[in-house]
Amino acid sequence: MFIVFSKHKPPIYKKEIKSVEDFDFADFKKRFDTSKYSLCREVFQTNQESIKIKNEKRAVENLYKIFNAVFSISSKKGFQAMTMRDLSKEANLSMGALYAYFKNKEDLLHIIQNQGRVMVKNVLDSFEATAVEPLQKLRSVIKAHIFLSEVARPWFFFTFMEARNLSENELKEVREIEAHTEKVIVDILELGESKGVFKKRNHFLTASIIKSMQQDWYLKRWKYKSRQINPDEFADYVTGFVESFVLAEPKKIKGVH
Amino acid sequence: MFIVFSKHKPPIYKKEIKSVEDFDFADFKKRFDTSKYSLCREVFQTNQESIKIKNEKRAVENLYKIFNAVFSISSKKGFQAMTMRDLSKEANLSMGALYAYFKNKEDLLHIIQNQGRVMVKNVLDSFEATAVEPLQKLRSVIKAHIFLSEVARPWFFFTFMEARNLSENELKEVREIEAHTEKVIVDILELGESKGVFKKRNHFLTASIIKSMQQDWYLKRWKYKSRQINPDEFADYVTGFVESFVLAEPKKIKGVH
DNA sequence: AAAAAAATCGAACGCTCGCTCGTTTTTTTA
DNA sequence: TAAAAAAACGAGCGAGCGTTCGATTTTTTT
Repeated sequence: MFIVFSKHKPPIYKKEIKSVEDFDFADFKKRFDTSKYSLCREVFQTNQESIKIKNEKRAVENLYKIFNAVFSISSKKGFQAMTMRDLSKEANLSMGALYAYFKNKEDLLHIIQNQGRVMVKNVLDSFEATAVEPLQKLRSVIKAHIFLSEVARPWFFFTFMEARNLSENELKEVREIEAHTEKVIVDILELGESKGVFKKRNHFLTASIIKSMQQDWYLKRWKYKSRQINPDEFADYVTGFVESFVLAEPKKIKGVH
Repeated sequence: MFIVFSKHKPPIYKKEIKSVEDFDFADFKKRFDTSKYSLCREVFQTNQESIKIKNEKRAVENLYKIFNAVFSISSKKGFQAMTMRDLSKEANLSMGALYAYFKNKEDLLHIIQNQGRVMVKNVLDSFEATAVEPLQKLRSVIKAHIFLSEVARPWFFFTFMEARNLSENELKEVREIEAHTEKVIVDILELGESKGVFKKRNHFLTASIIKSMQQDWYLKRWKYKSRQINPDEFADYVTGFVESFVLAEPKKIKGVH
């Protein structure tokens, strides 16, 4: 359920993936530590000075319970409307115990938001670097984003919906990382255009549209689930859609369904 | 700023638009009553029995102040986090005066949500019916949705972000209208496929992707504004993007940039 | 197994919330 | 312009909020 890309220990390639350019959802999960506790362990290590619990195993388990409870409650009513009594009940921890893991309600919000941002940036940057050719780079980034939002969907959903509650400083960071991921796509499109692989387009608009598709996957997940669309199908459809627009030659390309 | 499509009085075509199939943002604004008070007048007429103010002009003006205040505050911190004191200050009305316009805070939310839904359904259905050919139908619906979300952006943003706070019954209505607008697109795509104008595709996924692009326009408006993209440019880009994917022949179509 | 340390508990506190209602101001009526 | 009706006012109410902290339980150490 969770993904981690620690700054303490660099990411571990658990198995060699079939091909650098062409990976599916199963490959993606193999490539990263997707243990449900790994993101919580990250949080524990990052916020060790403010968390009052010494025992790592215990702390990580409770953080997991707390975050899951936060995601569950605030997906229904929003973070602001969630009371600490709601959270205490859902996480099976007393009020006092909760406050051993964060300073206050606002702090809890920031911890989750920050961890979410760090994770997204690290994973996407890593995937952009794997491919060399523009088309493969584009596919890598699109797929990585979709697959990542699949394994860490609650984090993505929460980060998007609760961004409003952030301070001006943190909002700036959110906008920066958004601009960053958009720039990654724009750069790929420009590279492709200069190589004659992609058409001359408004790359900013193309990148925006690509991002909006990826976003839909975690914002309207119930819709895709009810139609039984899996991450691979969706990713292939999106890449096919995008390629029909950006590719210089309209002839069929291998791997496009 | 607001659009109305009254159920009391049918929509008035204020001027003939150039062509039924090919309209731009200016045409769209001419076609509907976009007076900033019109949606508020709708609300007044719909909720006349619960609103304690008799004078229509006065009521409509205050409803406008109230809704604008709600949009302004809750776009920053969310509806739940908005206090009635916040609202009273921003709308320049006392606590007591506010409660002459709605029964309670929850009621205020429902009034806005319901009006937003009615407006969207009426406008989109009307635009789907204007064109005959699949390609023109598709363009009409895409443009109408984008242009509508442009003139009534606060309503769209609010409706999306605060949908979580709705009751199970109302959530069902939200899902129904979402499925409805998606079905409008799917039907067009199927019609086009049967006529040989469009390629054989997964129409559900195509419709979803189209909706996600439209959604991005009002969810991430600041991004497009900072790049000085106007509604016509965006709508043309989206239709071009979609057409490159769905059109049976890859040859250039007039009107696509 | 006793002592020390760590973790958890939940009643209680001060504060702010949504909302009411007797009063005042503004507008309409005659 | 005086009386009546409509609208707006805002201090005050009880409920429920986030947060604290001394007491209690659990775990670790010796």
